[in-house]
Parts: sequence; structure tokens; C-alpha cells
Amino acid sequence: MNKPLNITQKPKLTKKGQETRSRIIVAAAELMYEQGVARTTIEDVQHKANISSSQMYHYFKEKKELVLEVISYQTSKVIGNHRRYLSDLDSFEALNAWRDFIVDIQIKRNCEGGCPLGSLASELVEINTEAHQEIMSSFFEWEDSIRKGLRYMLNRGELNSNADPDKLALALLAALQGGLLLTQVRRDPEPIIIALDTMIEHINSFKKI
Amino acid sequence: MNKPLNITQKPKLTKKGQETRSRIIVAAAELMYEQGVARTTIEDVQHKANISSSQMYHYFKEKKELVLEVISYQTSKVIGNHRRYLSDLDSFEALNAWRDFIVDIQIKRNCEGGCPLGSLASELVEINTEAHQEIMSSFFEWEDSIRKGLRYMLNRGELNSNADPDKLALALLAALQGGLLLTQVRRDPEPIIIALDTMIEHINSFKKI
DNA sequence: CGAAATTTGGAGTGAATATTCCAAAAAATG
DNA sequence: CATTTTTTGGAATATTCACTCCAAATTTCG
Repeated sequence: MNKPLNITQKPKLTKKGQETRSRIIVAAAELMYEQGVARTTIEDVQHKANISSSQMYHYFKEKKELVLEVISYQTSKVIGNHRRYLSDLDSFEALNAWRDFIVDIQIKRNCEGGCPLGSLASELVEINTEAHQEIMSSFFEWEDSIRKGLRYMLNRGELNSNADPDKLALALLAALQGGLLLTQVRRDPEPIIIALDTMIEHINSFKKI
Repeated sequence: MNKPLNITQKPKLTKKGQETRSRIIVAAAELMYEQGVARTTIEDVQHKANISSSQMYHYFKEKKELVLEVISYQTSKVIGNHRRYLSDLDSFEALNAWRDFIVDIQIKRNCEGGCPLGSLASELVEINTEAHQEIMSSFFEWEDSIRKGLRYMLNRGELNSNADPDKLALALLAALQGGLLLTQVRRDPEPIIIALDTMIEHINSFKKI
């Protein structure tokens, strides 16, 4: 009598095990955000997470697998934060609160690091197929939550029917990404401020009455 | 009697030497564009450029020095191409020709690779100080050539006095960068098209009469 | 409690990769 | 043409880094 076959037989994780695992992911995410994936060695992560190499490979098959977890971690962190602002975007004040949230983060970090998802995207898209897929999904999800916010504004009657939430959402996300990159390069909040304000000004041209 | 001191005593380069040197830079630029700087090994470049390792280190002190040359090469290539469109931006048709130029490139490359400067920026800004400085200058120069184009439109009377070429140039460059990143991630020209068209539509709101 | 499973420590391995070195070929120079 | 300079070939080195292995400690669970 055999036990039921389980293809993806993952070893069970103790509470302690789960803590160690997520400590590794968080440490890796921070390092990879600060210095990129390629520059971040397994040893770096080991030191930051206070673990030995056996632990590293006990929880992750290889570096690539850790990278996928980092992508997922950053995705939920970034999108979760933004959704707080986007889920009830009921006015231009709310839109500007979202803008302020983004700008404030950059100022707090001295304009270092750029977007946690954008930098992973740029580094991984061409060289890691699985990472590429994950990142693409993340961006679709992000775009979608912006679109929903704009649709909500439209339904609330804040925007007139000339406003196209699909196009505006994509253009906003692009402005956001480009603005963050330029802010990172310049070490100056101006680009992200102007990129977002210009797009918001454009959206304002669809304001009802 | 001493020869005059020359701190940065560079060995003279024969015509043949210059050819080899630039062959190395071009090969490195292509590889680094396709797979990133970190992923591109010196050996990769040697094969692509058909040279031996002694030649590599005869022309460049170390990989970092080659990277700086690649940045400079990509800068002149990208900005040179764009300047052809931006230097006499005399109408909205000219603005749209620039847009088409950018979009067509992406389509031709199957939306792979993103922006040659943007990807270098994202990979290097946080980990290579000298590269950071070069890239920052490149972006300032690029922004400046966009600004000059818009000023030209303003002076020609295409735009009214509410148009701020400084802000619009920065916002356009941000939209361009973000649009290229999303197009690269999605492998779809839509993001760059919508990002640019939305900004151009916004600029259109400053059209005179 | 006691067997089984999980977690951890840390040394060790092998491949990838940047860089060096020496000597020969080719080109420039006077 | 002889000498100096530049260019090239290719082997050798040294270091970084992902990943493996084995045994011990700890935890889980019947």
C-alpha cells in the first residue's frame, strides 16, 4: 500500500522553519534591491539572515528559486502598499494622496534604489524566463489596480466619458516607472514629481464640469 | 632633459589598434545590451570580437573601464539618433515622427532589450559610481535635447505660453523610459505607444489656437 | 518517552571568470 | 634596414561563488 503520490513533495516546514525561510527571503530582497540580483551572493544573504549554507539550500533548491520568492515578496509588498491608495480612488485629492505616498518614499530613501519591481524587471527580463513571467504578471496586476481606481473615479462621476481608464492606467504606470528611474539616476525627487504631476494634470483635463 | 610629464600617458593607437579597440566596444555593447553587464563575461566579448585576452587588457585596464566606454558608445548612438528628430521639432507632425521612430525600433526588435541607456542605468547606478556619473550626464543631455525641441516648437508658435518645456521634456523622457520598460516586460509595443501618445496628447492641449 | 522528521553548522568541491604574463608577430619610425 | 613600438596568441593564475555533503542538534508527534 503506497502513500498517495505527491509530485511536488515539499518537506513540511516547522514554524521555526517558516521563520528562517522568510528571514532569508527578506534579507535577499533587501540586498537584491540595494545591489541587484547578480551582485548579491548567496554568502551575502547568509550573513544578513544569520544562517549557514546548509540552511540556504535546505529551503531553496538554487539561487533562481530564491529570486522567484523575492519577486513574489516585492510584488505583494509594492502592490499591497499601492492598493491602499488605489482601492478607493474617489477624488482628485485621493489621486494626489497616492502621488504623495510615492514621492515621500523616494525622498525617505534619498532617491536610492528606484522601484523594487522595476529594477528586478530590468535586470531579469532578458535572462531568466521564469522570473520574466512572474514580473510580467506583477505588472499586469499593478496596472489593473490602477485601472480599477480610475474606473472608480469615472463611475463616481469625477471624470467625463472621454477618459479612457485603460490607456490612462498604462500611461500612469509608465510615467511612474520612468519617473522612478530618472529620480534614482539623478538622486533627485524632481523627475518622479513631474512625471506624476504631469499625468495627473492630464487626467484632470477629463474632470467632469 | 626629461620629456614633458604626461599623467594620463596613453599608449598610441595604430589605425589597426583603434579598429580592434572599437570592435571590442561594439561587441561588448551588444552583449551587455542583450544580457546585462554582469552576465557578460570578458570571454564572451573576446569571442564576439575575435580577440585574445591579451588584447582585451591591452586596450582596457579592467572590465569597469570597458563598461564606461560602452556607456559612452550607447549614449552617442541613442542621443545621436534622437537628435535627428529633435533638432528641428517644428510641428506636431515632427513630434509624431519622433514617436514613430521610437515605436518602430521596438517593433523591429520584437520589444526585446528595452532602452540601451535605461537598462545600463538600472543595473549600474547603485553599484558603480563612475558609471553612475556618466549615465546621469547622458540623461541630462538627452533631456536637454528634448527640451530644446519643445522650446523650438514654442518659439515657432506651435505651443502657447502655458506650455513649460522644462517640465514637459522631463515628463516625456520619463514616459519614454517607463514605456520602454513595460514594453520590454510585456513583449508588446502597446505600453510605449500609449505612454508616448498620452504625453503628446497632453502637449497637444497647449497647442496654439 | 522515543523514533522520525526537520533544522542547523560548517567544511569542502568544482566551475566560472577576471586578470596576468611572456614571448612572438606585425607595424611604425627614423 | 634596423630599431622601437604596438599588437597579438595563448597559457597560467587567482579569486569568487554557487552548490554539496555529512553529521549533530533540535523539534515533532504518536
